[in-house]
Amino acid sequence: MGIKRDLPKKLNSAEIERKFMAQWAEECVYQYDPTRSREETFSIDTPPPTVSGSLHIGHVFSYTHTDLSARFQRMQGKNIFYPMGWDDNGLATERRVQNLLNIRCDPSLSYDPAFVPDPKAKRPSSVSRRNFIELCGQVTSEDEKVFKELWIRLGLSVDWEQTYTTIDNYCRRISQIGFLDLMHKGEVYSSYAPSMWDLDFRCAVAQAEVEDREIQGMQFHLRFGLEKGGTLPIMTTRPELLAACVGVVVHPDDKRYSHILGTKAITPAFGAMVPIHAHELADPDKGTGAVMVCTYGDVADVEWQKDLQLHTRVMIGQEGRMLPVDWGSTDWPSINPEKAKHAYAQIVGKTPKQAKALMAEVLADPVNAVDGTDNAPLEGDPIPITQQVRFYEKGKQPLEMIPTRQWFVRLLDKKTAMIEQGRKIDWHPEYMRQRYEHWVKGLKYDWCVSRQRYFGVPIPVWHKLDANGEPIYDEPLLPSPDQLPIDPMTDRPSGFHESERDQPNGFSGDADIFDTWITSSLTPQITSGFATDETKFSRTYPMDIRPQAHELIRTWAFYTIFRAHALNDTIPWKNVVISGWVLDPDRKKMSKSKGNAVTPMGLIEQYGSDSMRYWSARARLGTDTAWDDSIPKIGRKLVTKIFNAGKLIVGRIEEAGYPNLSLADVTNPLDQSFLATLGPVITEASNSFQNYETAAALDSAETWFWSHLTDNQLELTKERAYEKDRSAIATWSLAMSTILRLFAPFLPFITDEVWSWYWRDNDILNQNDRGASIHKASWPTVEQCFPPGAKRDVFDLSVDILSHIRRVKSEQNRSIKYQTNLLTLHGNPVTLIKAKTAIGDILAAGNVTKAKFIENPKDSDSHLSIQLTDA
RNA sequence: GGGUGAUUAGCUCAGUGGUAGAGCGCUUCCUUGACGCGGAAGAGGCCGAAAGUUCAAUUCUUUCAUCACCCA
Repeated sequence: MGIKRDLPKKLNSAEIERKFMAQWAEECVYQYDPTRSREETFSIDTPPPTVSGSLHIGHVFSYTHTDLSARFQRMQGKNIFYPMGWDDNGLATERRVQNLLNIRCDPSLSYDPAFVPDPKAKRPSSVSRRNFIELCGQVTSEDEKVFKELWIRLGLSVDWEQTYTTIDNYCRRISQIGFLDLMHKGEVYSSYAPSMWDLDFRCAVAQAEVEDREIQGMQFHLRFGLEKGGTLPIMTTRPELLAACVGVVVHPDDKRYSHILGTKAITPAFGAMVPIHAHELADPDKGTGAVMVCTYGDVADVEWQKDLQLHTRVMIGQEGRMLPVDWGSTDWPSINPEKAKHAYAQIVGKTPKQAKALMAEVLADPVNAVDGTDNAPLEGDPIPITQQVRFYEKGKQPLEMIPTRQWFVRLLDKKTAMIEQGRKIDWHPEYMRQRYEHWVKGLKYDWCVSRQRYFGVPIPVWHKLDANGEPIYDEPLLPSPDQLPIDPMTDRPSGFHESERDQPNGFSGDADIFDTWITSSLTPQITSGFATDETKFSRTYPMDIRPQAHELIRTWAFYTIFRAHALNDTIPWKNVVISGWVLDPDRKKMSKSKGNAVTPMGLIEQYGSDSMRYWSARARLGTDTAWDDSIPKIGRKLVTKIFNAGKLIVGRIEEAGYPNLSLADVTNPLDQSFLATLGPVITEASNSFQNYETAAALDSAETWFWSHLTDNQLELTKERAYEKDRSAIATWSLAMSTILRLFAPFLPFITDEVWSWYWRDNDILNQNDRGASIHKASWPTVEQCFPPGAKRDVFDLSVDILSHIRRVKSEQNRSIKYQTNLLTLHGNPVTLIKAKTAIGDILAAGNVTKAKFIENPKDSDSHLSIQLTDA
């Protein structure tokens, strides 16, 4: 019958946090039980954080939201499957490792087992692909520790037996199995086609990774020639692509140009004869209405080239430099090859940006005119404009459309199915579903899944080579499932010998790796044991919730829904719970580069984990929240108050020494009436939690705790409690046991601490909960703490009278302790009877000596006239 | 340009078809037998604008304005 004596004078949050971090791990409080059925299990598709990214308070925020639901469901008796993964592969890690260790990957080098990075060297060291991957692995495993430390300190009730990293062998295997499944179903193809290409990373990107940015550009007014003579005005922002011009397009209804349709235009400087076509996509109101088509400037160029069967003249290489070309040859025709060569010599080998400036000079020279005049092909000065340009989200220069060979997964034929799948899932908040559908409807490309990078899951494919050593792309060689995971650059296909690698008639490994979303879109399958543990899979999948932030709807949520549909013909989870972002106090997006990002560990030290969780819990689902330290301060006040109320209550229980108190001991009418106010709070908190409205659940518990328990009931019945009144003490114990449970998901540390002082060994609400952490205890029910037939009227009346006494004393600038002589109550007999049942407590709490009751039968039930006098 | 959300007390935000709530801040007061990281009392808002539905609108509908985000 453990009751803690000598309770600490002051609250020390950090000490309590350290104690329970260790104790929960030791007692396996959060362990998943693999023997329990699907119905009894609540499974969570936890976001694997990018460990190479920096920790910020957004992490605290969204991961706490998940933990709140996990803890509520656990107390509801559910078996919680709450895994944690680390997202370590991909470009973010590569960049971090390159900068941190001062290295660059050069796949042509061979492995050096003795390599040691030198972060301070003047120039980055070049390392082999294998060295590079090893070093990425080392750095990420260090990064993971920092994240894990924060999660534990924050009190996330993760089962740390259930962890994975997106680059580990297990994930590589699932990822490759998933891809081969798509391949066998005919959902994968490779093609050589213009695709979005980032020049800095020298890598293809997918639509989901692209963002539009507004940039300052220049519009150039060019004078093209016409084969029949005359000038064709063309406006362009990209004169550097003029050499790649393969046609001119105008709108079919544009009367200005109808007479030249079907004839040819001549490009200035290069003298290429290009056809003039009509096409709906040409906007007559933009520029001069006539557009030059270059291969490839943007998506419209790709479309025009295809629709109008134009030539292709590719001038930007994968390195982002202007390729050498042969003017006067069949592919690069010119009416004046010498002049073209001279002009092109200015820009060959340059970047697009350099080439733009150089072409402006070339075109300002009248010698390059092709319209039979002596006017410079560049008419006037370029006009500054703002334009929307597409960037890779992590990139620094605009994307180019460059023809490369890439792997694609078919998406465009599945839009309807994807929307249907999305409608089988409950979205919280509901309106986020529209973001999803909007994205699906707007898809324009299949999913480009190959990346020309190193640290990721290899594409498990080899290519046969023909007699000339050229890959035969139509006949990929695939591994069998039991071989997985493989790296085609070091493993070989069955039927081939290693000596045949990269030899004519031999084979070659596909050098690319997957888009990280190929792996991340399988997190439900990865954690639930798909293809490896059928029993676990059947007991955890489809999962109950996917928590995530709203910016990932178009990537993580979308791809995951797609993969579950393709792979398992199911939805991946029943609920998507969307968190907003944390903004800085000026409501700007936090970012490291802006210097307004706030790191979490210092705040936890300052306010305590529970208070930071309180701040997170107060946010509305899906809504961005500005960081405001007044909220964790309120949380800290609440934590302190729970600590102090706990001390008062446990102190009185200990003093009274009654064993085995129960609801039946609550016999006093005021106590019964007070407990009647608790039922609606339990109901409201439960309902709110079921709907993932944690803020509302917290609010109802918090309001009751302050306004009913501490401000009033404890004050009204303190005197009786000091006199060891059994009913008063049983009521306090019941109230505290219940409210600690309601707070437990939000404030796991302080609630378990106070719980351990008494209820852990002596709980009054449910004896089955004795002997363990509050986080293994049951969620309270109304019946457990509701005295049969109780009504809240006596309590409400008592609070009204006490408030009046407080108001009068306050107006007289007197302490509540000031002893007043007489309290006079006028009311109807029914009301007065209620008041009489609690009058002893009221007088004691209000420091009034005696009460007088005057019956006014005409008064309504609710009316009570109160007077306080010294006489 | 398309979409979504927001607009309520000085600030941050709840909320409801029946003429408004919390916390912080502010004012006044109270000292500590749980708590000064405390307690009590109080001031403070024609609930963004206009129109409509209704006996009744801050709450429902429409339009507009401003802000934020997502997508082109």
